Amino acid sequence: MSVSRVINDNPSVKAETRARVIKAIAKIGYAPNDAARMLKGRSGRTIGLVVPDLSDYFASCFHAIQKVAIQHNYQTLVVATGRIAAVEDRQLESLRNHRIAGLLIVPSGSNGRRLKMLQDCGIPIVALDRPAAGIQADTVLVENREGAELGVRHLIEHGHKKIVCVGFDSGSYTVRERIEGYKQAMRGAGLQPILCDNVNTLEAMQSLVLRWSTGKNRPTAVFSVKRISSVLLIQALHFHKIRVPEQIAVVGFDDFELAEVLGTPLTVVRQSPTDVAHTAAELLFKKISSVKEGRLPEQKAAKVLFPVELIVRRSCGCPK
Amino acid sequence: MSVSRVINDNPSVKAETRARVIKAIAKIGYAPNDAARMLKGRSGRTIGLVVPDLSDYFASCFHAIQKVAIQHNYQTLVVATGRIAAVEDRQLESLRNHRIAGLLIVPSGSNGRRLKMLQDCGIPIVALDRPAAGIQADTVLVENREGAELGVRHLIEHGHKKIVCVGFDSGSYTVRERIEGYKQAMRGAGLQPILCDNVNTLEAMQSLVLRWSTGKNRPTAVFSVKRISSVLLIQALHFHKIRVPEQIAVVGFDDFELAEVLGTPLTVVRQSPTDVAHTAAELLFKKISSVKEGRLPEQKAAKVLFPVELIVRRSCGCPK
DNA sequence: ATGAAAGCGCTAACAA
DNA sequence: TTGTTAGCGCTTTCAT
Repeated sequence: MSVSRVINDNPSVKAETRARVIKAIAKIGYAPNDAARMLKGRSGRTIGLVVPDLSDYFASCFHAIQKVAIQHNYQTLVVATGRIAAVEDRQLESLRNHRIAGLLIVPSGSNGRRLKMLQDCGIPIVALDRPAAGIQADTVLVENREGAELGVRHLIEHGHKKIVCVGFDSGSYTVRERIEGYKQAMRGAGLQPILCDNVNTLEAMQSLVLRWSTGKNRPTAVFSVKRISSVLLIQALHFHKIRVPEQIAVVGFDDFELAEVLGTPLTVVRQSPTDVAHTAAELLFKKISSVKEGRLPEQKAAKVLFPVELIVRRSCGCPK
Repeated sequence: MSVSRVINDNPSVKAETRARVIKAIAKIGYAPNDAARMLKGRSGRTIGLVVPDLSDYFASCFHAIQKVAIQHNYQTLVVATGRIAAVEDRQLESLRNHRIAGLLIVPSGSNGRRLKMLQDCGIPIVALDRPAAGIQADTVLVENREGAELGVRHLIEHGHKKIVCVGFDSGSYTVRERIEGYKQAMRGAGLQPILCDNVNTLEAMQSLVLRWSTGKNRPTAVFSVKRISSVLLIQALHFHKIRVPEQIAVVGFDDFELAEVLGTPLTVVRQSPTDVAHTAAELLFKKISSVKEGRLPEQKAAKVLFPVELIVRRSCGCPK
């Protein structure tokens, strides 16, 4: 049967026939078999999204991406790697079998060989939030360094000299960049960077804070490199009854829903995950249609860099 | 070629041949085409997950589900409906084409016809968080009513008489159930329920709170039906400088990461999304393997109900 | 233990 | 405008 023509909106089919077909479809509840269509060469209507996890930031990304995908009539296959390179590798392999039409990825440190293979299969890839090692692909990032510098400089302008940077999971690109930004700001002001790296648990954070509060020579301000570390920091400060910003001022990278409602509303460097994700998705679909129409992929990979902004609340010491 | 045999672990292949094949596969980077395999009848190695959104609660669900899926060597196709029945319908239709092996769904109000069609295609379905209308399927829920009752009774035990229930999006099953629980608790104590329904924006919440603080006859306690309403409520109370629990006591349904670190730590009724999701996923894979082995589906749909617990912090007025 | 043939549901190209 | 043919890459069955 040339039901196919109706399904694919082929104009050369008589109105009456089309109507009959449509009725029949509705009647028997027919649905085309995607597997067969894509076996026949039509790239499937699914894109892959690989993220470290779906907490907060990446959930926002997902929503922005799915919105674009739905507009293009695509579905989204999500993979959370838990930041484990081995998992990422395995999942990328599965995605390769899946013959997805394109891939959005927040790389969490696998070596890029698998990515390269996907790309060699002709699957367009766009990296977001972090650059992808081992391949050349479009990349959408935010100004991590500049943002961190911005936040730390704000603390410096408040007159702070001993400003600690608390890190978390410094294996990640974004954290490393932000730490660089912190160092730049400190050096730029002739101050000594004090880095507390890899404070990954509440316990670690609490003992760190305890050390500050008992030791002499305590820091007067803290810059936290990401949402989680901000949350842990706030919990720990709260636990040890240290007042913010009176005893210690705080600025964090990444805004979050409740930052405004905390005991002391948190001053943050805000980025826009939806902008990043939306742009990455658009870029991907542009590439996908390029591929479909048989155009050669453009040689130069696009790099998009989004700005960040400082949201001043109370934790930095500003009057409000 | 009988590469197939190697890939599918068919025992009848000489060790030496197998070795050669494996080497060849590695060399040319061969990957089996899932589309072709599933065209041939093998059900695909993808399950669908349909949720209203991926905020917080459902993100936890996703992680729990993906964990189970990966164990079974499946991938997860996520669809967020934004609580729009039309979107849910369209996406379910797409999932049907996708020939997914099973479906986990948090139904957001579509009429169930599409679900029925999927089920009629032989696709196992498990509903979680809310029951699915229009079909008979395994369902995993939490004790919404009982939980709300528990929370409200706690406020009553503190001596409160005027306890408002602030709702959000009362179209949703969980909210309706919790409101029922609230009413039950109030009536059980001979108190008059005061329901503020569908307070869906910060502005609405703020004007509500303003009314309380200016009017006579103000409530002395509030029960919030879900995380978002708790957050809005806290923001609004904060905005109007109303002290918790001195001027008004608060208990909310659903725990969240920062509940403990708020100006006043929030007393909540906690449920476990991971338990719910994990159980639902296990149930689904049990059904999937039933189907694969050609066993008849069991007649009776399973209903699993998870308990909730009251996490006492300070917002209810407990000394702590 | 391995090869050959058929067919899953679809669509692109051609024939009527 | 419609029907026919072939083949996408795999697995199942049967033959070697």
